[in-house]
Amino acid sequence: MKILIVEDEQEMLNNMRQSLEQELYIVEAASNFKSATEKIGVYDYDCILLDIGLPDGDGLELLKYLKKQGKDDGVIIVSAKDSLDDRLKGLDLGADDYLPKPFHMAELNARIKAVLRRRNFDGNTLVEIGNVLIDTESRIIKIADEKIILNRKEYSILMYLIANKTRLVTKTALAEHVWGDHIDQTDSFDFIYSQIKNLRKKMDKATITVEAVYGVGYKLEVE
Amino acid sequence: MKILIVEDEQEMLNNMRQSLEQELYIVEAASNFKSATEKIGVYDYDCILLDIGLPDGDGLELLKYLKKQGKDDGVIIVSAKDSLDDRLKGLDLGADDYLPKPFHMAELNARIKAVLRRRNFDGNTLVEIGNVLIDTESRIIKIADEKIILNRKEYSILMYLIANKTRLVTKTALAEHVWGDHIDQTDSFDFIYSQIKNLRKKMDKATITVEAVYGVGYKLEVE
DNA sequence: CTTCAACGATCAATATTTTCATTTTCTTCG
DNA sequence: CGAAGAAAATGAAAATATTGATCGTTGAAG
Repeated sequence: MKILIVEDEQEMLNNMRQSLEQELYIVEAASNFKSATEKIGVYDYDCILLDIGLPDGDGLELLKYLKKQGKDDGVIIVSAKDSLDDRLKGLDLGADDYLPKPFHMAELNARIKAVLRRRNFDGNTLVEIGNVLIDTESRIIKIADEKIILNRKEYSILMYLIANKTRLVTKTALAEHVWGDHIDQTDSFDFIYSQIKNLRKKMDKATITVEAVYGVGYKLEVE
Repeated sequence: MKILIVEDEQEMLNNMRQSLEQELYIVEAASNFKSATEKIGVYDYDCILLDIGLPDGDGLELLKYLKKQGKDDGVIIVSAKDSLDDRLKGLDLGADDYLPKPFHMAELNARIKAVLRRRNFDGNTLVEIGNVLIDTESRIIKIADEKIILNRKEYSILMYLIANKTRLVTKTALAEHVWGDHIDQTDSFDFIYSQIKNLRKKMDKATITVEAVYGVGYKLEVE
């Protein structure tokens, strides 16, 4: 999960970054309008946290730009101004949520989760990718109409790869997300290889495949 | 929830134990200074009921020892002497409450509850996590607005996991905390598995799940 | 006092997850 | 291109976890 923080106050930025990295998001930051536009132009983010009051431009302009480009990154407006008017303007321009400062990090996390959930799974429990259909409620997976059963780890890996769709997932990120933060960095990644092998075997009829990226991690390939 | 009674009068001890076990606490006891120090050194308690007048040492010394060790168990001083001076001394040394003898068991229960609440859940009688709502007063659990009933062990396990939220709980710690000090290290953990299974079944509609960490223990997963 | 249901422990059969030894694949560099 | 070394894949074994069945206890209801 990749998040862009657009925020000019350094301290605020650091707080947010730290909190989000704790939650295992990949965090990038832009501290002004120009840098934000560049990043957005080049990368896709799952969620953009957008401060309205930037030194060199209006955050709302960025939002307009996003939509004009047809990007559909999630956007949460973070603003010191909490006038109803601003709020409405932001949501009108297609923001997903509006969070007035000051706020608790827990609140931010909750909003982000909500946005990610809405976007990744359209609010419903069915996820379809290639010929793979997943009911996230019952954890039932169908490949070409045939039901297959994944165990906990396999399911968790698959969902993480899907959440990051075409993006590259490092082995460290995968380990942290699926196994937790107690894993030893000096460990070998044998346990990942093993699970990936089983997952692949169960998914051999699928049009999506788990591809290794040598020296880095894995990546979902569609078709 | 685990409570240590430090008390030398056998009858008093039995009364307290019975009353507390009725309230579904895990109760352990020490009848002298030495035994109390040992227990405190080895285990963590949610609350310690400390009699001041011990045959082989001053209860207040125990309190000092606790603080020096950096332990933050809750402490309620139970004493026959009700001089203002003693009371102040005790609270000064970091006790959470002071209960003069004689007292009604109901009074003791109320004080314990207050201490536990203050320490574990910031004074809130309601604990909310994911779609799970717990009234620690009545031990009623609601999952997605549906009432469910947990028995003693299940409740105890859940609360311990929640108290440790995202942190990892080893099986030994869990056993020690929920079952008390009579567990044998050479034992299998079958009795834990059994309870975890039941707890999971009752919580299958919850957005929080109990995840096993291979070879170590369990961990609460939110969402 | 008896009966019955819930509780909690134990055991055995399965299933999952990790580990290990080995083989294969990939990248680099001469 | 071809060899060497690093990374990844594989198969099988070992370790651990899950589950369902069973059974003695306990406590509540009648």
